[in-house]
Amino acid sequence: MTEEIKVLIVDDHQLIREAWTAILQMTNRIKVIGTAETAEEAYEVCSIYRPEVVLMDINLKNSNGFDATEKICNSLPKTRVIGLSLHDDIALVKKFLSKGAKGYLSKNTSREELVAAIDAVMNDKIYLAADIKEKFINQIIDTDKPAEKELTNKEIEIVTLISQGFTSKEIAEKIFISVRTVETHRHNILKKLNIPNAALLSSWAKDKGYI
Amino acid sequence: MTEEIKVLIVDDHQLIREAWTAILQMTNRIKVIGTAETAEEAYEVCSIYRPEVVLMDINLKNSNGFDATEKICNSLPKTRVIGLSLHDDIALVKKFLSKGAKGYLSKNTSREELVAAIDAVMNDKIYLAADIKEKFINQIIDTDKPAEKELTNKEIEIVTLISQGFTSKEIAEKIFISVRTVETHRHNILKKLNIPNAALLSSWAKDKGYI
DNA sequence: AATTAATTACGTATATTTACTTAAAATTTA
DNA sequence: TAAATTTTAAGTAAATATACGTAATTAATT
Repeated sequence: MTEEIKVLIVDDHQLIREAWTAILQMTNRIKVIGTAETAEEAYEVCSIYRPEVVLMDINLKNSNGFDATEKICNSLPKTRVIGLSLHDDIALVKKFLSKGAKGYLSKNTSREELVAAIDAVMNDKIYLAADIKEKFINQIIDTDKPAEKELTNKEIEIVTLISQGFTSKEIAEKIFISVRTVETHRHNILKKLNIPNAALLSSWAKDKGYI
Repeated sequence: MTEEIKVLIVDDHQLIREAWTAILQMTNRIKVIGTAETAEEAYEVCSIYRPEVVLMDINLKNSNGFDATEKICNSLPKTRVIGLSLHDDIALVKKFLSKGAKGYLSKNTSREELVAAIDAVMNDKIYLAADIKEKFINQIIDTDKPAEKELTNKEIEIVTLISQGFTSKEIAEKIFISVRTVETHRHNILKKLNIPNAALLSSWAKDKGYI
């Protein structure tokens, strides 16, 4: 008999951690060696127990799934991280994969697909959920629709602050740049995304998981 | 041996439906008789298979968990609906219970608590998750902090439209009232909630599940 | 070294939001 | 029916946001 695949589950909701564990344990080739609530905890558990696969929720409340993924993939290259998120935004997926993740699943995937993803990354393949793959392809095909313009780091920083209710003046003071510069960024952001105002921008940022 | 408790699971994510099912099946007193993706589907399944307990995610994308709960509780009073949500906002919980729900759980609850909740409602008790109970109590104790002022229906309607990026003028045209009235509502909303602007209001509304 | 992209910043003009007050009409509740 | 609440609306002012154009400096990339 082959060795069991050691999996770590990272999510900030207890019920979800238990649920993921339950459905993975149904496959007896897979062994859930533990769970973690935060990105930091995930990294610590990884460095001690060396799981082969990490199932990581991107939308962690008090910590950053991206940074943790990067850290794990860099220092423990044998660990395959699979992202799991409610947000199926392509830009987010790309960012996550660029951090070294080996797979990405939406919460529309089935149990079978979850197991298939684990098997795939164990064979050193990249696994993307069917619906996300489709989005990637659509983006390539739709040459009419210009690829959704991506925000720069500074722009993302400012979007976050706008969504938190700070005015341009407050943002300027906070990050030590001119009010006029903040206004320029603000204008460029709205233009890039074709969004009319800060209120909708705020909703957009929430949907995309930027905040 | 006693009869199995028949449970219906309602959530718009396949992986979550399978996961809930898996952890409930671990208790052999409980039988998951089916799952539903939308509120409408939930009602239909209820009227045919008459589950004793319905586990309903409040944040359904394309349908309204509140309306479905009301409909189920009114026409099938023997069915106990338990709400399950990432949002642990008291106002939402109250609203949900007022529709006839018998329980409310946050996603921080454990598997044991989930089973305990089902047992409780089967004995015609109301079950609230520990952390939500605590919030209720805190709200009563904190007489200094005035209870978070609740928005009226019109105000909620306008918050939703603001969050969707409509200007006061556009909202006025859309719902056939004066621009000045919309501005009044806008001002009252921000004052009630002590929120400085539409951008943060938008984030707030998302968090509270109003949109 | 040269090109491109990102960040910085200002000018000018208009539109919209936010603050605070007052108050009548409609609706709900006691 | 009386009282309270909600919805409606307007006046006045200041603050902020949005629209576009221009452009220098810095950082990244080829």
